[in-house]
Amino acid sequence: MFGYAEMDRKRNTLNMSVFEAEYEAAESTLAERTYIRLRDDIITTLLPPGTLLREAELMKRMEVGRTPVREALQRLQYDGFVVVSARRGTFVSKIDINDLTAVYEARARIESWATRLAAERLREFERQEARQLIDELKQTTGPMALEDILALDRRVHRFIYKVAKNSFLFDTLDHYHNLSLRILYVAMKRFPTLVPRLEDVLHDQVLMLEAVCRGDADEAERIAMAHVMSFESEVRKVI
Amino acid sequence: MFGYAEMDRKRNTLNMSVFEAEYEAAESTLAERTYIRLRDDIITTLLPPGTLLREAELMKRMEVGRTPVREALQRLQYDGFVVVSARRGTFVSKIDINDLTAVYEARARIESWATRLAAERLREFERQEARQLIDELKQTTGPMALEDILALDRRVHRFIYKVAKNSFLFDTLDHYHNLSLRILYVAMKRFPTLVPRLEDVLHDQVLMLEAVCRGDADEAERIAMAHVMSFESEVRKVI
DNA sequence: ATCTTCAATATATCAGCAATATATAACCAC
DNA sequence: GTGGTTATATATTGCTGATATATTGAAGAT
Repeated sequence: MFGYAEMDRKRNTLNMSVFEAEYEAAESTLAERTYIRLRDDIITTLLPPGTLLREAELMKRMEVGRTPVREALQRLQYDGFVVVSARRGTFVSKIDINDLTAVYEARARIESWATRLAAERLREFERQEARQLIDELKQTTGPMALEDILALDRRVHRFIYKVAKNSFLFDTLDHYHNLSLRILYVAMKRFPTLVPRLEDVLHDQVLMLEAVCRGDADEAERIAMAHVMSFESEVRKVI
Repeated sequence: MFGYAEMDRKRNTLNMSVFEAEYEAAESTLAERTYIRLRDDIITTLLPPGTLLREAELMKRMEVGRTPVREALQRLQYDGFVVVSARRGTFVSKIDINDLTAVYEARARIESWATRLAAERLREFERQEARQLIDELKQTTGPMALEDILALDRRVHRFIYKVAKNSFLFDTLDHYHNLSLRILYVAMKRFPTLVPRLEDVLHDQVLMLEAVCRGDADEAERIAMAHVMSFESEVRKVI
């Protein structure tokens, strides 16, 4: 039904560096590893929306038993990445224009607020971390690889979530980040010219981090909102 | 280690009406039913923070096999209601003053925004539903039972979440609602005099729903923020 | 007092069976 | 022959009980 050999080839060329800095703990259990692996494959559309995920196939492919596979699939269900239909099958969830609107609307609002909190709550040692991120962002000139763009973007967002100092908000925003990342991948698959534009978007983040550094909450919030929404409008053009 | 007989007695006297209007689908699987049952017991502090939850005990008590119990516990872990320590034990999570601050801070901000959306997006048939809720709220005079207060409160919030017309936001807010509900129960357990004051808080909602009905987004947002924060300050007094 | 060993106890995983939804084929009425 | 209905086969997840493995805390040796 779908070629695993081809998938493995793709995985190797992509090398998955986008996700290598997973904050998730030790990945100690098989179930956890299986979850992260499947989730990343879904986000990057290696497993496109609508794909049928058979427990038996995944067991063979991932070389684990049924329990880890089942627990991974269930967790993906709660995340909204798969839909489990009892005794019918488990499918990668579809995404439509409404999801695009809803996810980015929520994420823009919540994340911009979190950025305001970050500007208000930044401590000295975090300021140094921010400066380092700013330097890295400024050094990125010329065309970048997709995974580098997204890895850097993710690091900046995670930094903001952390500095906002609200662990529940962190989880909420990280989840919305993953949701919007998949939408972005789906859009890029259909329209590869999207990628270069994302580079420009990265430079917004310099301004945002600088605003956070000088404690300018209003400006930081404004830029964060614009940043998320610019992703949304880029995606909307091609969907 | 902990008395199940006593728990069953308490359950009967409470009769659990707070949660009888669960929006969760048919509760078709054993795992789903087990999850909801455990979650409600944790929220209402029938299973207090720190309680050790043994798979084997829960299997006997709930009269289900290992899989439903495990799946329920895992889902509770993702919700933040239990902490699973591999091969050590599963515990109902503790809550401290930081959780109180973080949960209510996030919920107040996100929910007040959702209330703004509700005011902007209310349709005619929903306006009628709102009017009916307002009537019910106005009819509640005199001392009320705890579960009636919370059931009504929950209906109002769910109504707002629904009218905001963003399914991701709905899930996020429903989760925060459950988190703050447990904090409230923990506080009430230590300080039962909290209950009567909650009644007054209910009447804020009449003003909020009326603001939503006339499309006054600013006022609706303001009241929603004050409503959630008033719960927070009542709880903070006793913790 | 400190380190080591070991038994107890808990979850993590596995393999097999049960239940059910779906598709397919057989059948019947017309 | 054709349309519709029912029986049956198949594929898939749901669930169970047994086994594997890791963690912990205490007993015992040093």
